[in-house]
Amino acid sequence: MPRVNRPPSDSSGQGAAPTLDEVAARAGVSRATASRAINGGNRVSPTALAAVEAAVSELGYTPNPAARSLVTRRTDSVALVVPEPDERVFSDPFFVHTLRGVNRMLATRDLQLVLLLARPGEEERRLLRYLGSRHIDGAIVVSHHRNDRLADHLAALSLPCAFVGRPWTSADKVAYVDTDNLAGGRAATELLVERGCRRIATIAGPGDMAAGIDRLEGWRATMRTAGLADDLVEHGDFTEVGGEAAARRLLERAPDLDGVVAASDLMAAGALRVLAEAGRVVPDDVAVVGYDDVGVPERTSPALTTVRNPIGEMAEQAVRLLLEQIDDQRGPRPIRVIFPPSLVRRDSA
Amino acid sequence: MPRVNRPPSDSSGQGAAPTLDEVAARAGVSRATASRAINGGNRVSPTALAAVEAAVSELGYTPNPAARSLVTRRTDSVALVVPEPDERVFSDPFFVHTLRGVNRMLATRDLQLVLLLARPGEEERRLLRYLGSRHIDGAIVVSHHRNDRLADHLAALSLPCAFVGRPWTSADKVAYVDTDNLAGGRAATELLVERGCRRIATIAGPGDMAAGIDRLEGWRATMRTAGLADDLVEHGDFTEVGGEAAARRLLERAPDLDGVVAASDLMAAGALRVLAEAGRVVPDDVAVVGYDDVGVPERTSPALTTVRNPIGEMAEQAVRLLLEQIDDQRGPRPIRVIFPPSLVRRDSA
DNA sequence: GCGTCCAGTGGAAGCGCTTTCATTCACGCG
DNA sequence: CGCGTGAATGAAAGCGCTTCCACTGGACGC
Repeated sequence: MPRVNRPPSDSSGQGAAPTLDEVAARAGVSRATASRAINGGNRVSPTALAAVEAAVSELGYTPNPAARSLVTRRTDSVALVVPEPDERVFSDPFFVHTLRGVNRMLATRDLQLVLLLARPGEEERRLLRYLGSRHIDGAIVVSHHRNDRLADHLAALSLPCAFVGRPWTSADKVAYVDTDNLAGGRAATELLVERGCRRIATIAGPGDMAAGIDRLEGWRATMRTAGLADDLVEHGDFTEVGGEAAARRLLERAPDLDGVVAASDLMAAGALRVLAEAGRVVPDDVAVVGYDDVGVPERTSPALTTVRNPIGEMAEQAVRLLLEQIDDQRGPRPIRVIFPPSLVRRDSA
Repeated sequence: MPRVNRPPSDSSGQGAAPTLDEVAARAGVSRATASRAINGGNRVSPTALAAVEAAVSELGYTPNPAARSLVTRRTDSVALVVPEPDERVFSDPFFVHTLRGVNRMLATRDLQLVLLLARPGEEERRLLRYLGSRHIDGAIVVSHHRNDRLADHLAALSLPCAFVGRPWTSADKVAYVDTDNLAGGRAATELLVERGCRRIATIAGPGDMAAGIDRLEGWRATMRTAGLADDLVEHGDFTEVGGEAAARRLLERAPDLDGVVAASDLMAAGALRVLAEAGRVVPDDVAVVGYDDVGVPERTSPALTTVRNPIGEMAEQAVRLLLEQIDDQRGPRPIRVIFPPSLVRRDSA
């Protein structure tokens, strides 16, 4: 049982917050003028503007967001929807950097970020109810799986939204940013082929995420083109532990493998470790390529050659797409922005 | 350059959302009765209640949160403040589980979670401005460092809040939950002492976080009591990589060490790996104890003996403390709840 | 010199809701 | 039968803000 310790309440109420009326009175103008002065100062004389500004700072005035949003019909906050609140999401550098990018971008426009974690099921209903209720101006959705119908619902709601990563359904109805995972998978694999690898395996992502599937497809296409066997596939869950396990299975299946294309840096890091344990020298015995290039690759040994996703830019762009839809109130539009991945060569391949 | 693809807008505006007036009209009652029916149904006849409920579901009515909060002076959303938006925060299982616990707890009360990431500096001003502006009903703060004055500011704002982890300053003015890290550090160390270890090192947390310092102090106190040298201290940053580095330094400084107390499971996991590389057998050559017991310990090899923090309960309790303060509007009160840690024995010690 | 224009301003409406207050009505009791 | 009681209800008063609209007065064109 926890110890509880409860001193007497102080109850030093700060008094009521100042209202626009008080600001106007103090500045010697009408409430209308004060309002205009505060919102950009259009159609306000320099004198009045200065007076209002002075009053605002003297009173420590902050507009009441509820009152404002009641009339403007905007809430100045957007939701970040994460339909999958495992630790996995948070330990995934990809997600973390997306979150930070989104947050940074929103901050520049003084928008707030409402975090919506929801497992499928009952929570999803709650989520949809919330999204439908004018609580927020729009939504950014990340890390969605095959079986979630979020995109359908959002499209039906006609709520401005932007997906990070191509949605499974309604991809033609909602806006999204993505990278060309097919091209990325191809680039990684081609690097190994050109390097002379012949027995190239892949540690693919989960089969229910678009990114995983596309990268795998890129690998497969390249292997076929090069006339190589495309049987060496093991799936991981994008984590380091998953990568280790997959690498072990691969080594067992094909002791002669000389290349590994991993669908995430974390999985590649796991593979590096397993390869080292098995006494293989990277990249001489086995060349390894990761995916994402955020945080992880510099810290592995050897440093990981990887496919770079411009995560920051993607997050920024997603926010931009969202804001565009919010601003033109012609409603949601299925704009789409695909970023090209790029190969970053380090030491593992 | 990204490819951009912009089909023509569909512009299928859903029309205006229904208002309480329409619900009332349809149900054949006054707006006042409709409102009462929706908010708990007190003082409303069963007939009227049923009529309103029917109207609500036929119309798909959702109350406008802005209008509601304008009059109730509540926003039904609370902020989760993270003054340190490194990847570190997110990759730390402690933080992730706190987030999930808080989220779950808030969901039961239909409260929304506004995520506020803020690095010290300019962003902190923005943060404080936001917190001061009736945007949210209260705040939960996690992972605060020595030099951030958040607690002071929040206390001054007299905004209901609850810290997860004892704040550095104003600890007597704000509510917080914490675990007894001193006791935890002691318990971990005592276990090793009783086991017969004599050359016990510690991988401490960062020197600017209360949890890190207290756990170190617990280790130190126990070492002294046992008449053992307390010189074997290396600091890590709570991450696996940090733990590896610290473990290497320790092995170099004291090749004869036979016990390691780590201030986090992640760091302990790093240490396990380094020890294995160095050919030490855990727990026979070196016994290792971690800290937190969330997610990590079962996956290491050998399974990690650790000090368990009741993270879920702490998060719950933090929310409870917060809600208590929000509900009694006597204002913030410095309630404090300290959870006892407990030892979880597995295989590493 | 007169009409025109426009920047600057304030009055007032109203966003959608909760809540007070007065009113109504049915009921039970002395 | 009169009256107090209490449950159910609706009218109306805002909550704090933005914005439409009407108005003013000075600058300006003719």
